[in-house]
Amino acid sequence: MTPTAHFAEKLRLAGLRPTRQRVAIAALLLDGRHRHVTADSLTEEITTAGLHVSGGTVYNTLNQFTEAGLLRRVMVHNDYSLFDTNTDHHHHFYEAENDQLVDIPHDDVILAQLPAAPDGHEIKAVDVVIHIQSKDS
Amino acid sequence: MTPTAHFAEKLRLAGLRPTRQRVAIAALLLDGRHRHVTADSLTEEITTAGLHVSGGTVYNTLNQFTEAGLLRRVMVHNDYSLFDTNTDHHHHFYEAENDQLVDIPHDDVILAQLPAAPDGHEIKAVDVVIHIQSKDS
DNA sequence: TATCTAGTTTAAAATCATTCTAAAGAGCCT
DNA sequence: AGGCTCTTTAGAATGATTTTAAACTAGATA
Repeated sequence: MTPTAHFAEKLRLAGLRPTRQRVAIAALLLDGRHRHVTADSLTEEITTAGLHVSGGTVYNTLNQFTEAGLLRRVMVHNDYSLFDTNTDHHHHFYEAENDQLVDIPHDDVILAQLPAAPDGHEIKAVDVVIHIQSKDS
Repeated sequence: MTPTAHFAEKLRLAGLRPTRQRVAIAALLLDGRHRHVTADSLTEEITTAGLHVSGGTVYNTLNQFTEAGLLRRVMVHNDYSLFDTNTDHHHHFYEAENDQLVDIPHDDVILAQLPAAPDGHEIKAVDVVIHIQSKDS
């Protein structure tokens, strides 16, 4: 199977029509490498790859991939959106000073007790963000 | 001590000059009631109280209060900033569908194990956000 | 393979929360 | 009261994200 066919299939399984742009972005983001991207950094990658995708489509694709569970949105500030190519259950360190995000393996955090969800609701996800700072600041 | 003097003193202790606007906002937000506000909802409250504070000052004040530890910023989405008048250590339920935020008492979450902060760093805060959804959606 | 249609992409304009600006105003110290 | 610095103000500017309307394309059908 060609790489393109592989990602096209992945998109189909996620319920997304495999357009040229989506396949190109999937090839960049969904190859198994774990990293954090923004609309801006992704656009840069696309350009570096010698391709072009309009700004609107970059945003749309990021949102659609997230909705489809191919990406995960990380919430640590509200200056711009951050996406994680690692959709496994895991947590994050966040250093505000350098806007630095670092993954924490799932098993390194043990939640011994959680409250029950409010009536009529169920828990969808538990996000733990550990805010850190340099010791000398 | 008059209410105004009380809040003026509170601001002074926090290192903020007690201006008319800051005292007015402190009287609205720092009276001990625990709730979540936005720049918009606060502006509404100010108007309802028969006062007027410019938009820029509302934003500045919210940021300064947060910096001073009088408020806490809650990160659950990046549409606009949310502030919590409860600065005690506690966590949150968040229902995206209705943009609903609910406090979780500190003791209802037990973190039995946390990873060590990366070299040269120390932990400043641990935020737990439990994303929930209606059972029938 | 030619055709059709709904879903997509595009560049550009629009939106909207937030920040910045420069001038007017107000704490607060002497 | 005088003066100096910090604040507030209205309005402009910023910047990420969304929307728009027209051009395009994936995929189904004949």
